[in-house]
Amino acid sequence: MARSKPATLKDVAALANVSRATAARALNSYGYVGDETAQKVQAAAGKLGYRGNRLAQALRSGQLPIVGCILGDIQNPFFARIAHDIEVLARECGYNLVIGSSEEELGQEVSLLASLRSLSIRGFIVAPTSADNNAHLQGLIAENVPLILIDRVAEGVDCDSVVVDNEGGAHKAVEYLIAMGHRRIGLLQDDMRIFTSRERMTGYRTALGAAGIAPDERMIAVSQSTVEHAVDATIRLFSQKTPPTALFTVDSLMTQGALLAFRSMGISIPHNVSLIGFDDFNLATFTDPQITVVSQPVSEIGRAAARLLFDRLSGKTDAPQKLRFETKLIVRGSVSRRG
Amino acid sequence: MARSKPATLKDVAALANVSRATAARALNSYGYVGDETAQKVQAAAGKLGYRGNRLAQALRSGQLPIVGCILGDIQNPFFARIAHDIEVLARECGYNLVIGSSEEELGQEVSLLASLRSLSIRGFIVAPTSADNNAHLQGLIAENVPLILIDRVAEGVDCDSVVVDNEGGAHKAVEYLIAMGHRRIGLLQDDMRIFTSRERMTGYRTALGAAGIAPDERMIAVSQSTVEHAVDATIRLFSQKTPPTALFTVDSLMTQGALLAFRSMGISIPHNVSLIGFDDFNLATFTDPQITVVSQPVSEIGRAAARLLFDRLSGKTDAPQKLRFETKLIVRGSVSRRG
DNA sequence: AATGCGTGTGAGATCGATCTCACATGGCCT
DNA sequence: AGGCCATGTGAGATCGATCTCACACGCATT
Repeated sequence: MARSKPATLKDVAALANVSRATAARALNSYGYVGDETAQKVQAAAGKLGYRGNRLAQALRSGQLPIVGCILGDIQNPFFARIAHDIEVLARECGYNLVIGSSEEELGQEVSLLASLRSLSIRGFIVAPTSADNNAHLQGLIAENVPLILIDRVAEGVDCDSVVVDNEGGAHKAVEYLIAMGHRRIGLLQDDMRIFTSRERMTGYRTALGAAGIAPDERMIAVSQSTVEHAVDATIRLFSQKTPPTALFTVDSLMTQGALLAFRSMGISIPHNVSLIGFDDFNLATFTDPQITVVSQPVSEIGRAAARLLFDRLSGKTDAPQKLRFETKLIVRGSVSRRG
Repeated sequence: MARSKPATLKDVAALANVSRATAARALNSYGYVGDETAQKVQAAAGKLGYRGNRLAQALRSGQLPIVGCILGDIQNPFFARIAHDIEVLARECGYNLVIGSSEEELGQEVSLLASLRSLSIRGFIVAPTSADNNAHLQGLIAENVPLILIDRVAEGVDCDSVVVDNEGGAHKAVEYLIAMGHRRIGLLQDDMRIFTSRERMTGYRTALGAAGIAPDERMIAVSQSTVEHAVDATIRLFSQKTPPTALFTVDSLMTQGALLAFRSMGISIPHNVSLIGFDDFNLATFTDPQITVVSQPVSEIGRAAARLLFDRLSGKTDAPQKLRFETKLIVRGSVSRRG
């Protein structure tokens, strides 16, 4: 029973005894079509299970109803949530979603983008790996391809973006640690190419500065954003003669790494060390004590980005919107008063 | 400087003073082309930044180098991991990945599949929502579109699949609980339409049967696979006059829900209740005590599925392969001896 | 001289849907 | 009767890449 090839408009037209043009008119309801003819065409289409070839339509119109989404890593629950929300909205708008992981490699991001562009994809949502190096993104803007940046912005790329108040969040966290009597506050951070990493670092520095605490490079560890790397970095940080008394981690994977490292080193929270992580995560309330975090409105980000994108796709041409959501310090039990 | 339209083959041909046919030959290196001509064409293509329109190529060849992936929910870390692994392999093979969430709704799955099919997508990896209702999948097979089922198989759909030993895993878990002296063993399970849910339920039943324990419907709670629903279901289950002394949960989101429910009810693990979850998850080793789980080789599943798919895409036509990975009981501290 | 082959190139068809244009009707008005 | 509009339909062009076919040239063979 299997039709080896899906039915084409030509098949429908033939079955209905009309021309392709008429069939198209009947199916897409535009122009003049006789009632009776329209009926015939509809019937024929139904009988053949005609679906239309989106590829051909896309070639003709120059636009494929697919949006591209390039994120750091779908395994990070933060990005997974965002991807999910984007997909839901895309589906509602009749679009599909192509997802690519940059793995935080600029080269990967560039080639992925090139590959998706050659598909005539209509719009992109990107979490750029690099804050500086972004000719490829500027290229999109120059050719008027809708682009929304999320989680991070990129210098010289003038387009819609959705980020959170990283600096403020980090500032609040460190400020809180200082208020609790900590002076040697460690920072476990991500690669400095990454926008969020920079901003969170800035918040850390300004909070220290405001309290008159001199920055100390020995308090800062850099690691890739994976649990494993974070474990190593934490161990290094806390193997010093005078280790930090508190630690601020810049994302949830790193927070997990820190937790594992502390356990393996026999360091107990909050007695031996205090901990605040950026980005709330499922695990944070399951540990004992629960982890104090800076939370960001994850459920808003993807939806906001998708909405911005679909506004652009439907022709909006306002000045780029730069959304920035607030972050919130959620105090739980991982910070203790000191001295 | 922005070229508003990307360069086409015609542009390249014009600049190189040759016909489109010759330009195509030079760029794709087939047929006869003069050395000098080839050079000219390459140069022209370089100067124009010619990329080729994958849409047009796809229309011509009938095949778009994109694979479609329909999963339950990317937010579930299990699926996120799989999606990630598939994307990596796809990229290596020059494919992109379209992701859709079925949200465990058959209707959603069907319409998503239809929408992707009209893109002439070359192959699909699907975690089918329903074990029975799968005319849409049979349709793919009938039209020879490569399809790989993961995590779940579907009746009457004869194609490659990658699943784990759900029944065996569940059996081992429940057997262990019985060996530890438990007789009233609760089951927190997913919708019965779902293949894994059925198999895990079967393992639960056979283990009880082998120990001569009569099945008791009051020990079984059904919930959707979200943390919130699982909380409610657990509370219901443990609000009975004679609640279970142990609980087996069929996936990691439900295990999390159970943990939250127990906490809110003041039920302590493993003293008041023992717990085993199916699917290992990041949280499991962070709780106190750590959670005993049945683990599945998550990192294998996506890769295996992708490999099977690309084998099919490169023309392999063997009999369908049905891969089934082993599951393993990882004993931690959430089960106590009873009686 | 006639045939053949190896090499190189271009014209045009094709994939499927859509859109413009031209061409039919028929009815209505002046 | 002549003209005009509203309605309905089809032929053909278009999107961009690729592939088949035909053709042309030069050199070698009979």
